[in-house]
Amino acid sequence: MFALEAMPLTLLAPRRIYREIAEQIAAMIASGELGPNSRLPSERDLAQRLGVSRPPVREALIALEVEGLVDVRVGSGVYVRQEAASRASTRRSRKIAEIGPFELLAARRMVESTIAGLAAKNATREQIKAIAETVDAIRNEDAQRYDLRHPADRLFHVRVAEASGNTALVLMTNVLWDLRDGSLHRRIEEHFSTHALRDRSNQDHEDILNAIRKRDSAGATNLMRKHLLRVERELSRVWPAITDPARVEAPVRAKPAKARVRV
Amino acid sequence: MFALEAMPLTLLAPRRIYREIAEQIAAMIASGELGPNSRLPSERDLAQRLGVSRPPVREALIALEVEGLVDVRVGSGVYVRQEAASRASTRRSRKIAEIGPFELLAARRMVESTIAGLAAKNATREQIKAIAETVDAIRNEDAQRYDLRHPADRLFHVRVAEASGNTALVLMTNVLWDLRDGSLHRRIEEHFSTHALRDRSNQDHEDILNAIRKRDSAGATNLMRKHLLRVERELSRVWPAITDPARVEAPVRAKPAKARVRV
DNA sequence: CATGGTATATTGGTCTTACCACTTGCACAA
DNA sequence: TTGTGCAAGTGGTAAGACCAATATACCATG
Repeated sequence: MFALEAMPLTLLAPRRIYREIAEQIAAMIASGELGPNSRLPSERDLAQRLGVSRPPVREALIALEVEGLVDVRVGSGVYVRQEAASRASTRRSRKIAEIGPFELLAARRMVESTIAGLAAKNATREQIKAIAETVDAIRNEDAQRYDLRHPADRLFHVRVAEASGNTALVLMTNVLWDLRDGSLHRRIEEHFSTHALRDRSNQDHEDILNAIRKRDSAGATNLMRKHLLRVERELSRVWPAITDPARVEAPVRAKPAKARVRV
Repeated sequence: MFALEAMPLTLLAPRRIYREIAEQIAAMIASGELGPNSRLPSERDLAQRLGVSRPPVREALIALEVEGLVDVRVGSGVYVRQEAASRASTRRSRKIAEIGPFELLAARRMVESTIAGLAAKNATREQIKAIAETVDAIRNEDAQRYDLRHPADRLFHVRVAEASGNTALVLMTNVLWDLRDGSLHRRIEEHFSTHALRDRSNQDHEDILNAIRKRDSAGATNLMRKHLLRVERELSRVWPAITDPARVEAPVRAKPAKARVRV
């Protein structure tokens, strides 16, 4: 018998044809079978060859279109986008489940500390005010209902990035925070919400805000780094099983990209 | 009469219903009208209310599903994902057209230089070899056919990120390079491919590779920064109209996020 | 009363057929 | 040779039907 917790159950999702089709086509693009600018067979053809009807094929193509892999031209056909092959690489590395919490925190520390320093240089009055708003929001929140997934937490970091004045850095911050939505990350953070940590974190936020107010770029950088280091330490204390502190900077070996280059 | 070049034509794309529907729903999610975990009306309802048939509605929902905004549960309904509201923010900041080339280069300089330093610490032999492969690929390429959008250029930077050992940083690099696909960026780079710059860039790549080989973290960081600074300078030389060199660090004011926080 | 099976309405998934609007290429006419 | 216009092919949408999974209430059983 298994203990309830340990029972090796894997939740099964009903197969959806459009995903399978999209996977197949994406694989062909990644492998180079479908080169840039090449035209896919017509929807009717694909449907017939795959043994399905048109709607699932259309849905697959729309999914690929949203991911930026193909370009649908009405009346003409569906074409592989120029950069599709390299984007397939992005598609792979986005597999959220494979990005661990420590990797994520390390990446955030490196990226967001730089951003904070830039924000101290470039923040406008309005932007500083917007940041302060998020600090107050957490401070005044009912302590009972609070958890670490408070929207204002993310918003603080996003607004700091906005204060850097660089839209690409805002995007970086948003993408990093999107990674936190993986089921693994969420389960971890359930065991990771303490009042002490909350207060400490928001104190960090306030310190960073003050450094930005004083135009203290180096200070903002360091405070952001310390803030995230504290979170990393706290997390490794609560969840030490998998973590090896020495590897926090570089926890997991990434697999080499599979794309080939003519050499 | 207009000269052909100056004629104020705006290329029109055929309206596609599924996009409009997706936009509407995404807006409602972003504004909070559709809270987390709330259930959308059934496809049949939506179709009727919007005055369209089911297929476009389904396509819109699939688009939102791919973007991670909603969760489709077969037999039950379509639900707004927990983190959908904040992801809508990512959706906005991804509007490629609004991210300028100088912003992008500045962001890459800050992020990728840090990554290069980490790669010098953590790269495995195989990873170093994989990086060297991309350098050779460009060096041996037929000079005529070369342009700055060579796949190996991106691959070099991606593999450096992989050598950092942090998957999240690989993702960052990929996302940054995906931004280069915007039509604006592509048009710029058409006027931006010179042999001198190509050779110089690949020389930079080789220098960075050597620094990584020597485990010279600070050196790799600096070389990557200089590499991208050179590109920025070159670009501002070729396309000085819009650029103000003093603002390279912080070129454009980002608009504040629209999400509201209770204060 | 608690448990587990069952019937049914609802929902998303897929199929089929048809028609429309647009693009493309080619034949044909000027 | 040049330009016009037609026709085939393509993606976009509509309508209706059926299938499969879900949710709920109800019922049989212990």
